[in-house]
Amino acid sequence: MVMERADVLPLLGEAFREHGFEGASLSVITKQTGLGRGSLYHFFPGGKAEMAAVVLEDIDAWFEREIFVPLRSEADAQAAIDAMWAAVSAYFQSGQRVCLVGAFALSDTRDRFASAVNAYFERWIEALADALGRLGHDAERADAIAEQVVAGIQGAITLARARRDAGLFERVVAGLRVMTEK
Amino acid sequence: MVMERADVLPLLGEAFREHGFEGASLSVITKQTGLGRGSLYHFFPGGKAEMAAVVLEDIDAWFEREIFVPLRSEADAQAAIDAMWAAVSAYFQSGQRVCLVGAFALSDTRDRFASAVNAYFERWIEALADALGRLGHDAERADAIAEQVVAGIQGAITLARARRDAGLFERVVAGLRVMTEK
DNA sequence: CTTGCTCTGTACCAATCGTTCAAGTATATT
DNA sequence: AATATACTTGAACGATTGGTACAGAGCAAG
Repeated sequence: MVMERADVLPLLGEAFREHGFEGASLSVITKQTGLGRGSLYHFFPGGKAEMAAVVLEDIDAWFEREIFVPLRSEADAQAAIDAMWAAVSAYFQSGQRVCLVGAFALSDTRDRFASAVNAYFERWIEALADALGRLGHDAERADAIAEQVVAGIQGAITLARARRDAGLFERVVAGLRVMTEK
Repeated sequence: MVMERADVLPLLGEAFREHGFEGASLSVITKQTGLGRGSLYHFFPGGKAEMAAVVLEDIDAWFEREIFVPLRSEADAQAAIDAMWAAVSAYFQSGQRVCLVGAFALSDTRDRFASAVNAYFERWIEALADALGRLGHDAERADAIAEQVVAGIQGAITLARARRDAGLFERVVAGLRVMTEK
């Protein structure tokens, strides 16, 4: 079986999610990906920093394609928002799976990937505000709700992990969801 | 000047906040505290793990004394809630300062300090729900709001740090605050 | 079979990791 | 002043870190 760079990204992502950038040592990464050091440095000559950067790009591209684009351009804004909620619950596995971007934001790893981290949240908020605007909210209110909601999702992940309580995630998300209904 | 163990805790806390548990190496800690390795191991024979545990206890005690107790027992529930919001903005410096407990929750450091991490959020939510109950909300609604609010605070910190935007923190917190007013 | 290329395991590097400790200086008690 | 205790220092330990070098495995094309 031929291993491509793209195949490793999800495994790399999980390693960084579980251990953070510092905590994900190369021996952890080799174990989690099943690839030796030689293969890893063949695919990512830039080392750990490149691995994390490419993983961030990959995550960003997924959200852009699956969530942000529909939020911005789907004719039925409410349908796009509903799809967002479904994708969020599935992607973060009811808060049992960490948001890598959010986790990076809280450590000093943020400084290494500042622009990627900022852009991810900036575009999420803007795309959601766009959809909320098409739903009938005035621009100012749409921005406020979007910030509130995206922040709430991150907080729900933090709390659900802290308390190991997937139900908590779903309850908080349900509360946020009513803010995005006309 | 005599250095006591209690004097080191705030400095230790900042080191862990900025770098995380893994990232806060002994050389970082010695630099940040001004104490040599010997002194650190004199105060904390258990090493880094004990340092972090004691810092968590210290933070927990501060929240218990300054926020949770008033929320539970202050006669004027609304005044206790108002005081919480003031304390939150000051303590987290409008989101420029990370919540150490939340940051630990997102990495695998959580497993090391699982009970402390869980207890901190559990008691925050319960104390806030108690105050909301005395404000007139029924128990179920009070629990829901408390979860929403505590999650929202954590999310506001994440987003404010990700986007380096203190205003974002204050806007999100203002939105949460209206949920805690009668 | 030969050539050329991508991929991989092993050994190795200097640097840093958390921890220990003997020796030292302060401070308190008598 | 003498003694005991509290604190500090900095060197050194073995283990592990991220990263490099490189020879060979696997495979396709000629």
